[in-house]
Amino acid sequence: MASLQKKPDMKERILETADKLFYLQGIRAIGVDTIAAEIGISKRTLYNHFPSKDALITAYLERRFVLPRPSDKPPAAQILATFDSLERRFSSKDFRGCPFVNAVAELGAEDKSVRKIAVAFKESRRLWFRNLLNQLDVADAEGLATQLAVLVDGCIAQDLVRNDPSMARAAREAARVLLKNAGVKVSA
Amino acid sequence: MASLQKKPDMKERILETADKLFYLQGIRAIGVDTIAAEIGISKRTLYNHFPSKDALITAYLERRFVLPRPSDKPPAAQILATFDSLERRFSSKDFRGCPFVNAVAELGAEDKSVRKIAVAFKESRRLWFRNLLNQLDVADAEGLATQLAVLVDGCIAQDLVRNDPSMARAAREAARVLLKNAGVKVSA
DNA sequence: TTTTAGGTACACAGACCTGTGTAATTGCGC
DNA sequence: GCGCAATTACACAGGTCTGTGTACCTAAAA
Repeated sequence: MASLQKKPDMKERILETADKLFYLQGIRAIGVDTIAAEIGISKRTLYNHFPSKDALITAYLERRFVLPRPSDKPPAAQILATFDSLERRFSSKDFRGCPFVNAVAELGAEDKSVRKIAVAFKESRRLWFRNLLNQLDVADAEGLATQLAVLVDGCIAQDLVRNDPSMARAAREAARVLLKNAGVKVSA
Repeated sequence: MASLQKKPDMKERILETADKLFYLQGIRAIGVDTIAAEIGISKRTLYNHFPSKDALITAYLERRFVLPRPSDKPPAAQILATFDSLERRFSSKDFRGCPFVNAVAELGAEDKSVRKIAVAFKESRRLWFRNLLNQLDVADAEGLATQLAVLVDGCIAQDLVRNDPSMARAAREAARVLLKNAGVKVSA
C-alpha cells in the first residue's frame, strides 16, 4: 500500500492546495472541507496543522509574499521588465489578480491582520522600485516609485476584469514615459 | 401610527441598503436577512421585489454604473479633475475600492453576468477618456486612454489596501506627465 | 515488542445561508 | 364600507460552513 504520507511536509501540501483554491476561487468561496478533499486528507488533519481557517488564510498570504530576486540587469531595464513579467502572467489562465488586493476586497477592512500583510507587500514593492530609482539618480524617487506601484496595481486590476494581458503593455509604456520624463535613459 | 411605507419606492430602498452593505462589507459577507433587517422589512418583501440574491447583486452593480456628467471645463482639466475627485472620495471612510473590481474578485470569473457589467464599466470610462483626448488631438488617444484607465484603477487598488488618499495625487501627477508628453498643454 | 506521533473515519454541534409557503394584517383607492 | 395589493410574521426545508470529539489505525522509533 502506498505510504500515507507521500510528501514529508504535510503543512506545505496543505498550503499549496489552499493557495491554488483560495487564489483561483476566492477565500470565502472555499471551505476547509474542499481543501482537505482536494488533497485527499481528512479535515481533522488539516486542523491539526492550522488552528483555524483564519490562520490558514494568513499563512496563504504570507507564502505569497515573494519579492523579485536580485538581478544584474540595469535598474531601468529591471523596472520595465516588471511589466513584461506581468504580461506573461496575465496570459496564464490561472492569473486572477493580486491575492492581497483580492483578500482585502473579500474580507473587508475589519480584518486587521490580512490588511497588515497586504500593506506590507504593497510597500515592499514600492520600496523595490524606489531602490532602483535611487541607483538612477532620479530626483523624486519617492514619488516616481509610488507612481510605478500605481501602474502595477492598475494593470492587474484591469486584467482581472477584462482578461486582457495588453493592459501590462499599456502600463509599461506609461512607465517608460515617466522614466524618460525623470531623465532616465531608456532603450525601448 | 407611522405609515409602514415611509418612502414610496420600496425597491429603491432595498437597493440603497444592499448597496451600502454589499459595498462596505462584501457581497458574500452580507446575507439577505441582514439587508431586510437593516431596512426593517421582512425577508419575504425583499424576495417579492428581487427573485434571488443574484438578481439583487446584478441590480446593485447596475446602479453603480454611473458615468461623469458632462462638463464644460476644458478636456485636459476634466481628465485631471478625475483624480482630484478620486482623492476626495478616498478621504471618506466609506470608500472601499471599485465595486466592480471587488465583485469580480469576490465572485470569481465563473460569474459571467457580473464580469460583463464590470467589463462594460471599465470600458465606458476608458472611452470617456478617449473622447476627451480626441478633442485634444492627441496622436494615440486609444493607448493614452488605456493608460489613464490603468492609473485610475491603480490608485483605487492602492488606496483600498493602504487607506492613503495621496495615491490619487500620485496618479494625477503621472497623468499630467503622460498628457504633457502627448503634447497636451496642462496648467498644473 | 511496545510506545508514540500522526493520520483516518465519521458523527455532530451550532451557526448561517438562500429561498419558499402560508395565513394574517395593513393601508389605500374606490 | 370593500376589495386589493403590498407587507408581515413565522416556520421550515435543505444546504453550507467552521470547528470539535472520539475511537481506530499505521508506521516508524525505542
